[in-house]
Amino acid sequence: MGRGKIEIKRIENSSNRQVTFSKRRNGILKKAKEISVLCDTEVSLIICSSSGKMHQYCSPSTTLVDILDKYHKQSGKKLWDAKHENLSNEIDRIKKENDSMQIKLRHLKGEDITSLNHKELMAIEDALENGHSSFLLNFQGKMLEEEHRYLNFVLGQQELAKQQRDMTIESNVREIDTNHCTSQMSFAFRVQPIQPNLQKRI
Amino acid sequence: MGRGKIEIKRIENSSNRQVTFSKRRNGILKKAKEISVLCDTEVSLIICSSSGKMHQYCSPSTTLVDILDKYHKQSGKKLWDAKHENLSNEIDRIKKENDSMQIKLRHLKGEDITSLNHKELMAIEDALENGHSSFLLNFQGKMLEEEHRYLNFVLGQQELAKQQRDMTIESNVREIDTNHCTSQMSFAFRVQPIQPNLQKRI
DNA sequence: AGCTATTCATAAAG
DNA sequence: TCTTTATGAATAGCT
Repeated sequence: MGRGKIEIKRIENSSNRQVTFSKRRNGILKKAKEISVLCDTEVSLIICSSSGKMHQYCSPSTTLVDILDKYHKQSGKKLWDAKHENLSNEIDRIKKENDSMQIKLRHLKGEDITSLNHKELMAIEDALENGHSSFLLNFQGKMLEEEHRYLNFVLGQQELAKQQRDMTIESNVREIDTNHCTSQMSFAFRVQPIQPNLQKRI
Repeated sequence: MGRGKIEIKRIENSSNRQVTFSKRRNGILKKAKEISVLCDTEVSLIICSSSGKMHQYCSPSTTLVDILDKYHKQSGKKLWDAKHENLSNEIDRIKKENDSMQIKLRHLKGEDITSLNHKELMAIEDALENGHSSFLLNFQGKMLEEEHRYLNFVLGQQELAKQQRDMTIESNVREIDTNHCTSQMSFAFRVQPIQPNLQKRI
């Protein structure tokens, strides 16, 4: 069609190619619109020129995503699914993990155990008891730590008070600050002998 | 082009529409191939017929995914990213849920509790104790049920044995089967008075 | 599914 | 680039 027949192969003359591209691009876009209207079909057309510009037609009443989605379902081909599928798989995996944890939690609450066998029941009982012992142990440790910190603080206060008394008395001595620092730093060591006795308090 | 000009609007006659679709579809696919060859461009064309079939052309030397990817980058528009993003969000949501459950489970195991405050610690202690009581209660119920079933079975066996004895003795009586059935059906009721005593055994 | 009169698209030129 | 124009291609209506 035109002033002569042409062979369908790459047009080597770049400006001719550009002109033909422009004309044919308009032509095909028009055709795409026409078929979508005439035949009530969904059409998606994407054309990338070699210079990098992109031209797109998508029939009204739909979106490119919809068409791609349909295409995807119909053809069963993977499109962007490499990414997509990975995400879906991850979701499935996490959901399973989630469910199993939910079940464990319910079991530890003593719920939903009627369908379990003896071994499973014993496992839960053990878990509850271990959890409790462990909890108490850690709790104890925590309390000890806190008490330790508190005692350190109290001793520190006492030390400070004492030093301030000393300072008032020997206010002419220059190296007070140095003393003060050293004594503060050694609180942790001084308090340690008290620890073993604290265990009885929990 | 054709035996008369046509208006570009939906062809109401369905078979005409189908024929036109078929012809124009071939035409546009041919055009797509031609422009991609002549002008050395990447073209993607997807056509969905109203009957649901799909037809696609994608220039060689590339794939639909590539073109979509390019389109996506060029246009800056979200295509499948909407879905993609939804999936990602869901993953995030589930992961958070997951983490929080993991933490709860660890706490119930008595782990990682050092950073908790007093109130939180008490909550865990309560959960453990409630879980245990609840567990014992349900466990007890389950055991009772099983024992109940077992006793029913034993009584059933006894009843059966007794009846078979009766049957041997009064083998001339015709209505044995009827007796047998009624007595089997009443096992559940007969056994009930025993239940309250079972509670002491757990 | 083929045919053909007709309209359309477009290659080449201006 | 835009317009013109001659020509081949596409296709509407028919069979």
